[in-house]
Amino acid sequence: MRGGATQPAVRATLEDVARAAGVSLATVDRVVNRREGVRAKTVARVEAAVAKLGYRADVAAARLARGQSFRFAFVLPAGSNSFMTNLSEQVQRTAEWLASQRGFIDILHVDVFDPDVLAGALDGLSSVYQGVAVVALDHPKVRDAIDELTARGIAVVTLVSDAPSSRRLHYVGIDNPAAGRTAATLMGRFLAAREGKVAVIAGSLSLRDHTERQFGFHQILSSEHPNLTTLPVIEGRDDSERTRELTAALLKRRNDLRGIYCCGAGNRGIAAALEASGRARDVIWITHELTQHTRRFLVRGTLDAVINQDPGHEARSAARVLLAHCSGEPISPDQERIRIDIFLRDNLP
Amino acid sequence: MRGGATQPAVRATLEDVARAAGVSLATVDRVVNRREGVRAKTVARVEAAVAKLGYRADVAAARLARGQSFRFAFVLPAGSNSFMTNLSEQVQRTAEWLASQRGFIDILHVDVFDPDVLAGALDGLSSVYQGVAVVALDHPKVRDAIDELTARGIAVVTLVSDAPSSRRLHYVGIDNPAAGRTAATLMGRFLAAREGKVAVIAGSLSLRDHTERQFGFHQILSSEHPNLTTLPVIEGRDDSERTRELTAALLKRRNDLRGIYCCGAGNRGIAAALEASGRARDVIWITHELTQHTRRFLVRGTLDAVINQDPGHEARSAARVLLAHCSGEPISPDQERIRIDIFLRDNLP
DNA sequence: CTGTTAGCGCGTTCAA
DNA sequence: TTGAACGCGCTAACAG
Repeated sequence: MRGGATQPAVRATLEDVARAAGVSLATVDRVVNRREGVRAKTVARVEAAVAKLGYRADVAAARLARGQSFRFAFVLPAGSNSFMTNLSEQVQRTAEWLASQRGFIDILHVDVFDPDVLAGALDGLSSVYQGVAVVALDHPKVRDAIDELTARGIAVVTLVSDAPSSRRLHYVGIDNPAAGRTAATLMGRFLAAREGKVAVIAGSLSLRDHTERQFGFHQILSSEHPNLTTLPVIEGRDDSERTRELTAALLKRRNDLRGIYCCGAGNRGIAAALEASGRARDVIWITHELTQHTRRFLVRGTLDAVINQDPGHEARSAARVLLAHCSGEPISPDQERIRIDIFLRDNLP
Repeated sequence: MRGGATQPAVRATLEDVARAAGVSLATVDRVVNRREGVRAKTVARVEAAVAKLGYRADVAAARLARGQSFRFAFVLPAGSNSFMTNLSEQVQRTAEWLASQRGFIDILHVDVFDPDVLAGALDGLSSVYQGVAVVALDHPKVRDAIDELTARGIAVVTLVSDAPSSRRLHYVGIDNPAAGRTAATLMGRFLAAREGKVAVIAGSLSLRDHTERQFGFHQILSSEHPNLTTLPVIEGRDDSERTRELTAALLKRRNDLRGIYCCGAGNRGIAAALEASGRARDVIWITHELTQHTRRFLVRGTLDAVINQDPGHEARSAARVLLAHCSGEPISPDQERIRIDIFLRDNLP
């Protein structure tokens, strides 16, 4: 048995360092927090003591003493699909966690699909907020609103949907082209050598994430699975009924349809159409976001794979990034990278 | 725009509640922490004030006042494979995070594959530890050692590898049969209708997790993909060179080999044998754990899919569970469930 | 049964 | 350039 580095049972305090260095609390504090007004010689003495005792600041006590607290706004879509409802719940849970770190979250529900409304909401945001997380829209007005917030000194992170050309601090969400490529690889491999058509259903091609997914999907499918060709993209507007009709028509029209990739919402419509057609087990269907619905379709065998982003991770990551930024702490990007999850019936959480 | 529930900018303190209820700090403290010795009527008054002000305790300040700190031991395998090295690093990072919560982690490296050594290490653990996380072995001696720790009042969580019959508090790791089923589904679908043999390579069948994975794999493959039959399990002892030899022999012997499922380590050996045989792109290879090596094989196309458990999540989850248990806080099991990740070349993090 | 008081580790005046 | 002293929100010992 090899013992690891045993840490001291209880951490050294500022006072321990002060005693070891033969100076006062305040002096150690100045050195530790890199403030002016200490002789170089004293600095050296204190730093030596810090190193010797392995002193590490107690951030909780520091925040307590500073009386520091944070207030963030989360701007989320109003009355939307299952994924967004989940996201909302996860933000709520994150808020409870954050409260124990002296951080407070207000949730604002707005129609994020209307650039004017979204930009207006951002413009109207009070300056009590030190940070904002927003499900963005890649539109000039929204970009300007984000830049304006940034100019006012409010940190902005985009959540799930990015506005890359804006001056947001950080994007919390998946790499959408990569998600599309992942879907394509699964589609191509599940269909193996079979020949035929693959349909792509998006909510709207004016949504950046849908376009990016579709782009990644096409890229891999055309280059690596030439036996499969994609049909023109169908826009279901994330509406189940409309998507059902379009899918039903498609199934009727094309006997050579082998697969469906849905890069938006409206999954209940696809399931209904597939099951009504009797080709549910034959046509490979891959979609995004694990919800109560897609989980059911997966278990039932109608749906073959789900590409997922974890709304809980996303909510917590957004909060952590804002908190770290406001406390002047560094953020480690690879720690905050949102994974592209793949769920089959067998690895459902 | 619909506004969400706006929280007060700054939280109510114990003192605010005391003032509102017309009692002293100590009384509020007693009520809030459910201690004895307060008249029912007073309790009610205080609780009303708590509710009215939306009071929530500042856990950081509480811990500070309590002078409470925690000390945990993490017992990990000595000098082992890439996955275990990653796990070790992640435990180290978790230790740094925990230090800011007044928690301290000592890492002990022992030969966890020898039940006597592992049990001895657990038996010898000092009582300064309030909790232990251990990569366990499902063996009577180890189980007894865990039960003994539990009897001494030390909380034990098993990490990555469980000892289900013991009295451990919690298991932090993936559902291994489900992981095996996931691998089988991928194998079956990637091979589609092709007929042939699939090899299963385990480290050792006396390792519970390897057996469970292999069980899940067989279960799905035999029931859902009758075109594929599995060969007798090969035990590579998680050793690359031995695994390479066995794999090379297998490839030479069987022209009808279509897939390899490796439910243990030794991946470098499999890659070498596959690439030397010239059948790397033809034989579907699925394995466990994303490491620097498996990542490379995936990108190169030799490896087709990786079933992964995130060592960072596992390390943090173990720490959170121990911390919560020692602070008397509840743990939410679904929050702590470790996901079965699937990685293809396209969704590598 | 209830209130008073002295810290926990740190940041921040204000004095020296 | 340095130090002493107070307070952040809470707990715990002691007093009433």
